[in-house]
Amino acid sequence: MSWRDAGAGELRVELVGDRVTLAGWAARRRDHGGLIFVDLRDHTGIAQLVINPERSPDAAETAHDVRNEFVLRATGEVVARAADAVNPKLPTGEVEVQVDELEVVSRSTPLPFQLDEEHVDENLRLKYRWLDLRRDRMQRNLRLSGTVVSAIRRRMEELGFVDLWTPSLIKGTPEGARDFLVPVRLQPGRFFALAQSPQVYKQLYAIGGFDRYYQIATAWRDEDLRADRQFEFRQLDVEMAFAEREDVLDVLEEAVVASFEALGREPPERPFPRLAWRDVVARYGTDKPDLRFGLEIEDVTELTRDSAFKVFAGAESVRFLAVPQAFSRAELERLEEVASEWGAKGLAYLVFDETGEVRSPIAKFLSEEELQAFRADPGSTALFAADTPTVTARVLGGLRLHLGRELDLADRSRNALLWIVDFPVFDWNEDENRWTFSHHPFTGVKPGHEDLIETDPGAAISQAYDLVWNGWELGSGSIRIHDQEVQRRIFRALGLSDEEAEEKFGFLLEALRMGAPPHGGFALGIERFVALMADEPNIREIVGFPKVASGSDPLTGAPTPMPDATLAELGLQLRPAAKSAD
RNA sequence: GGGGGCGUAGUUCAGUUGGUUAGAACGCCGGCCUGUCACGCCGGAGGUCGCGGGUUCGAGUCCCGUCGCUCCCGCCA
Repeated sequence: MSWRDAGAGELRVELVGDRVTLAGWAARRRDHGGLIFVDLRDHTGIAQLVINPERSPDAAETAHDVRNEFVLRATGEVVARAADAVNPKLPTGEVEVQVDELEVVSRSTPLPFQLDEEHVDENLRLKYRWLDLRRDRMQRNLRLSGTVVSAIRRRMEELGFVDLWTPSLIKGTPEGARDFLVPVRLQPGRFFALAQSPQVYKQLYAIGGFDRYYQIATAWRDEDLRADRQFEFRQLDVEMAFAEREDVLDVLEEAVVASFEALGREPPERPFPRLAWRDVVARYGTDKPDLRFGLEIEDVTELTRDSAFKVFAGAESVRFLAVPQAFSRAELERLEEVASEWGAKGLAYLVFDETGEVRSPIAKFLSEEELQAFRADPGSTALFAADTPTVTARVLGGLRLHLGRELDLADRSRNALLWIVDFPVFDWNEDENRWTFSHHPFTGVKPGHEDLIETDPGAAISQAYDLVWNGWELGSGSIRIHDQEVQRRIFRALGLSDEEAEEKFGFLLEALRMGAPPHGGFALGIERFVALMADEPNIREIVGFPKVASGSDPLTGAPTPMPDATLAELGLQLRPAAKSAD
């Protein structure tokens, strides 16, 4: 005999007269002394059980002891409710089950939080995640996640991609994100790293003749956690041989569109816009702009070169945001704080009030020509940053994001998906006074830009690209270097000697010498993608058992210390003795 | 590593200018109740105000420290 023959939420008038067995959780009990009502819940919904002592005295006795979250199994007849007893709030509200047999399958202690309570502390939810998972929100999010992953897999396979596995235990590299290290008993004192990405292996698959590889791969990074970052996460990992940039972007757009379709949603229009990195940073102050609102940054460096306002005249870059609101003094002070958080030394402004009059401590220094250029719409404010180009972009980008949220500028009905292309190959690292890679060291150089690697590294454009959705970086990829000589030159430019490059990546350089086809790929963060699909602000809401910001798991208490004997076997130093002697 | 926010019954919260025995709702326990659906009614239990120190006649409230959680910056090829 099966545990149940219908979902609680599936009961409809068509089933009236049928005898059914339901099993699920007691969401609520309403005990009238004689008659007892129990709301029985499973993931399909809620059905009302009616237990009448005249119909079944045994069931009534059992029902008296039922408490929230007891697991019940009930058998009875589906009946239509009287017209005045219909509950329009429930999809099953026109019917109910007159119970003949009621069984308590499993009891529950009183709960640490009520499942129908909306604002429960997240740490408590995570500690008792098995309860939290029973709630609508988690059921909806995790099922949506499953639907998206399955739609992506289906479309990738339709497109001829082969699902291939790559190792999790790999060679550690000090570059990039911090590795999670795994000690090895057979080789005490030595470590594997958990893969930050299948990057090198998927390139080797391409070199090995698999021209269409994909995987929903887990990646590990030992960096601080955030709303959009966990220690471990999944990515749709793709690599294609004999492919150009547009081939890769096309496949990713297919996967994204398939996800929208699987959820019955209107997919974003293809092709997604391609915007050049340099333009995006100039207009939005970030390489992951939220394009659901405008508020673009404007550059007036040329105009203010000879300004009587010394701060403008002396700055390498002068940019401003024209905000459609005349801010008060208090609001401007708050904005100045935000600007300083992003690295501004101050915040110059011009407030144009409703009558068109200018309110600003710097207006008296500005020429008529300058004031005209700053677009004096009545009821608006121009916010200025004057500094290096990097700082003015960052400050105004930060202010733009802040104002977008504060003034609720984003059009929520829009899905702003876009590609950022033409990234630079290198970033200048101020602290270490050297060039670092802006994507990763295997990223291809734009054809014709190879010689810039040595002559003008900062001007070299790469073949990297990012996918951005509503201000979230969903993932990135590139056409790779398939010429070992170019790869060597890149390593040199990064300050890696040939010997060091050989030691760290010799296997890859050697592979590139033995018939490497041109290839490229992409990695799309599954959790970020699903969180956006589910309209959740935090990827923990779409992960079954996430870690919290401090890096621990509230459910199990991990990470935990290990016994000294275990550590010794791994060739690890014993933990320092507790400081009780101090 | 740095900055902001939060911490009071099981839960979600309130708590005045520092002032009697720290409250409410939900949950929990006992009782009544045959058409409720956030059922209702009567009664009850439940608190190291995160922890430590200080100021004060008196601290949930003010000050210092500390711990936990969280958001952001750094970091995340």
